Amino acid sequence: MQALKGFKDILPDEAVLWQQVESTAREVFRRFGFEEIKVPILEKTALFARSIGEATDIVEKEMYTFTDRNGESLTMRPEGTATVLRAFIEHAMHLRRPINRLFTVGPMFRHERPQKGRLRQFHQVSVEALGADSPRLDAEVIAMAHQLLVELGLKAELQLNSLGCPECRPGHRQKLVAFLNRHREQLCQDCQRRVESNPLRVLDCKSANCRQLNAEAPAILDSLCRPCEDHLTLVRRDLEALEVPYSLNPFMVRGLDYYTRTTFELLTDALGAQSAVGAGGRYDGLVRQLGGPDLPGIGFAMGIERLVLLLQEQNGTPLPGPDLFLACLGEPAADYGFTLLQQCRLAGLSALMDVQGRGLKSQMKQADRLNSRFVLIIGDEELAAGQAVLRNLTTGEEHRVALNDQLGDLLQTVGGADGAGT
RNA sequence: GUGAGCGUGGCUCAGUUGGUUAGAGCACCGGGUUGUGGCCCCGGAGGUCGUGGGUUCAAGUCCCAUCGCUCACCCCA
Repeated sequence: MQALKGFKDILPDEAVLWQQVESTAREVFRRFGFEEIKVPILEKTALFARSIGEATDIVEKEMYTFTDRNGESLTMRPEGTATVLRAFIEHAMHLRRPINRLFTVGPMFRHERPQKGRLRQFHQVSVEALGADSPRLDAEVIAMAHQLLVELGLKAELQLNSLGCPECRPGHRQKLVAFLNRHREQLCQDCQRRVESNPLRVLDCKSANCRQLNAEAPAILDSLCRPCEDHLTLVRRDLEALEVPYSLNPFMVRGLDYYTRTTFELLTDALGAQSAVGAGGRYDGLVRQLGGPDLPGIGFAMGIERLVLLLQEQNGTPLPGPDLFLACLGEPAADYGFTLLQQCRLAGLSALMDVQGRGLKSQMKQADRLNSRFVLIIGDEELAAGQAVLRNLTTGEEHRVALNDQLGDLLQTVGGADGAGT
C-alpha cells in the first residue's frame, strides 16, 4: 500500500518547517488585523463552477468531484476563496463589521499531473479582505503578503498588473483578439488555440516568437478605463510609500475568471517550472455573483509546499531535541526515573527515557542522537545519595543535582537554559 | 491528457561485454570502555534487484508488458 499519486506524507523533519510557515503566517496576519476562519473542504460543485469559471481548466478537468449518497454533486475544494466567500455570505458577515479581514489555512485538491512543488493535495494559506474597493486595501494586502515572505527569510519578486473591470476589459479583449488574429500564423500551436479559449493567456506564453509578438500587442494597461487607471496609480503610490518593491508586468494573467483590477504574483526562480509561491488579486463582482451583497474584495493565496521547499533550499534546520534525557541504571533507578520523567513533563520540560533496559553507553548514545540538551544519570548510588549527575550534552559540563520533590536544581538548570547551544 | 528520464537494504548510490554466496557510504544494533554521547576501531542485522512474462546453460544486467516515481508541457499556489 502506498499513498495516492500526488498525495504526500509530511514526516517530522519537514513538519517542523510547516509549523514555521504556519506560525509565521498567523503572527504576521494577526498584526495586520486578519482573523482566522475555518471552513469545510467539501462543497457543492456548483459553488466552484460559478466562482472559478465554467470554462477554466480547474473546473473543466481538475476537480475532485463525486456524487454522494444523496445523489448530490460534491467537490473537494480546488482553492480557498469560493468557500470563504460562501461562508461570508451565509453568515451575513458584512453586518459584523464594515471590512472583514479573513484568512484560512488548509488543503486544496486538484487532479493534475504531479510535479516539483505541485501536488494533487496541496496546502495554502488563503487571505481575503472583504468590503472595500479602496486601493489602499490592495496595498495593505500586498504588503502583508510581502511581509510574510520577509519574515520567513525568503526572497521573491512581486509583480503587479491590472486586469481592468467589466467596463474596460471587453474593449481590450476585442482589440487583443483582433490583433492576434491578424498575426495568427506567427503564434505557436498552443497560442492559436488560446486565441479562442483564453486570449489573455497568449500574453503569458513563454515561446520566443509569441513573446516578441506580445511586445506589440495591445496592452491592457493602455485600455484601462479612468477609474481602473486611477485605482492602479493609487495602489502603486501606496506600495511605494510602504517601500514594498514590485515591478509592473502587463502580461501577467490569472487562471481564475473572477479577478478584476489589481492582480499580483510572488515569483521565485528556485522551484523549477513552478515559479509562483503566491498570487492573488481583486474580485469585485464575486460576492454578488455568489448570491451575496454587492461587496468588493481582494485576496491572495500562498502555497505552503512551495514555501517549505524554499526554506529547505535555504537552510538545514535540525529538529529540536528534548530538554532532558533520563539515563537510568537498574530497575530501582528506572522505576524512580519513570516517576521523575512524569514530574519533568508536568513541569513543562520535554523529557524522554529509555524503556528497553539498555546500558548506560547506549542510553547516552540515544540522548545524543535525539539531540537532547541534558542527560540526568541515575543509578543505585545516586538513589541512595539523593543526588544525580546532570550532564550538559552541548558543553560536556556535569554537576550534581538534588533528587527531592521540588526538583529545584534540575528545573532551574534545564528549564532556564532555554534551548541555548542546541 | 502529452513527452522524457529513472526504479538495487530505511536513505544516497555502485554493480564491467549476461557468469558463482549482490556491494559501499550514511542510518540502525552490539562490542572495544561490565557508570558517560559525539571521533576512531571491530562485529552484526537488514535486499522477492518495482512487478509479471520472455530469451538463455545462466538475467540486477538483454527483450516485452505493467505499475510506480521524477522532471517538463498544458494549467497553476
